[in-house]
Amino acid sequence: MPSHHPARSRRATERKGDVRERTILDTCEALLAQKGYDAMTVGDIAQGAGITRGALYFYFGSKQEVVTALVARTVEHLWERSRATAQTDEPRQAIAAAMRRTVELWNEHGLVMRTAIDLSLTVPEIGELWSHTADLFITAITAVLERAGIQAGTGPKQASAMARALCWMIERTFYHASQESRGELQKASSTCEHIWLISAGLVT
Amino acid sequence: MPSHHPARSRRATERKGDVRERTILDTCEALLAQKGYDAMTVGDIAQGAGITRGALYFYFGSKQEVVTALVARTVEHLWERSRATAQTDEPRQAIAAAMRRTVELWNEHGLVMRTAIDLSLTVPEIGELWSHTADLFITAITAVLERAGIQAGTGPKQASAMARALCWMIERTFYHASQESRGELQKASSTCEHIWLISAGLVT
DNA sequence: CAACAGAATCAACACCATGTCGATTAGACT
DNA sequence: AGTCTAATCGACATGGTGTTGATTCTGTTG
Repeated sequence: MPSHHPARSRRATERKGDVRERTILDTCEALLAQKGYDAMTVGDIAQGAGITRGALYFYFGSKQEVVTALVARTVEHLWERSRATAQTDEPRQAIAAAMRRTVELWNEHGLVMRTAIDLSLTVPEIGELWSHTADLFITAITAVLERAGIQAGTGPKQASAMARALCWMIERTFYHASQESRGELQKASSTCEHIWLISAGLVT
Repeated sequence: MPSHHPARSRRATERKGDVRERTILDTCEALLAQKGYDAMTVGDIAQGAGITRGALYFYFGSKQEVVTALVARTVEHLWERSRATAQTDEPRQAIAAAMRRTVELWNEHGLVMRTAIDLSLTVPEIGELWSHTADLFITAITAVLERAGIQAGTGPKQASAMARALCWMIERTFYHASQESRGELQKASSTCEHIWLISAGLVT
């Protein structure tokens, strides 16, 4: 048993192949936009990255692993930006800021986010990543709702459950809008913000 | 060019193979619950239906076509029930009734509905079916909102756009809840109903 | 009832994408 | 120069899909 194909253990400081790895992910992202997940073949990715399939399997164990890594890369970026966002105390401002940031995220990474959502059922790894991301959003929305006077708690009409529903509303609405155009994304944002404000009791 | 394999032209009054066709769809539904779409192979379906793969391809042109037919069958059932529902003028009652019906639908057909949603991107046929279904819901929600005093129109804060967002909220929330349990479905329903009521201005 | 048509079924095949393996080259560090 | 490991390739095995031509079953009609 030669210690062959670790496929996940090449760890050092800026190896030559780290560039390749990034190239592969970039190619994958491009192809995803072009042909979609199903139509995209491992051969396509390899070819796009300028290597053979065999070489690609040195870096990633499977097609799913490639896409998972791509999602992970994007999602990590989300988290960073999420942490870096200034926190406001005034709920109205907090909501406006959150929606503005969400529009940006979907503008920049709509494709990968849609892919992540699509695959979150069939690929457990991606499901994990996305559900964690959703939790971040839900927690943030919950906090805003509570600060706006919505009763805390997990009951069906309390902050936590409402935040969850609002999160899914935003996810799905943006998901569809980002397939259309930037304009749709902007409109979707306005609508979601409006419903969020109403739900928080900040608008009659 | 022998006129072979029309695969969609066996039309007469209750042929022998119509039973087979139904058996195939039933098997497909069962397998879908058991192993999921990806893991489910055409061979599995055929075997479950008591025929060989070759025979199955006489009825359906592809795996996707089988699932599409299954979705179509379920969705048609939805439409029927949708038509048969009594229309109330009082918005509060209308909302309550709609949510009750939605819970029933997801209890009965949650699996196929989830599958439809998952495949609506990759299989255009299914996307068509589901988007039509969503339109029915959106139209209904819009009507209720307008009757409750929300301004009609397609602007971001007017009835139509709000109805769309609410529809996606319900879809996604039920989608997740129906993966868990009936109890979750009930809680989800309460939350969605609450937000819908608030958005309609029927609750402060 | 015989014979014919079309419905229904099958076994075998070709194709294609995936993932695996052993062998080979390229790079970096003594 | 030598050697160890990262990186790459080509060839193979596997498994699922969809196709085809032959074959059986079933009902209808002269």
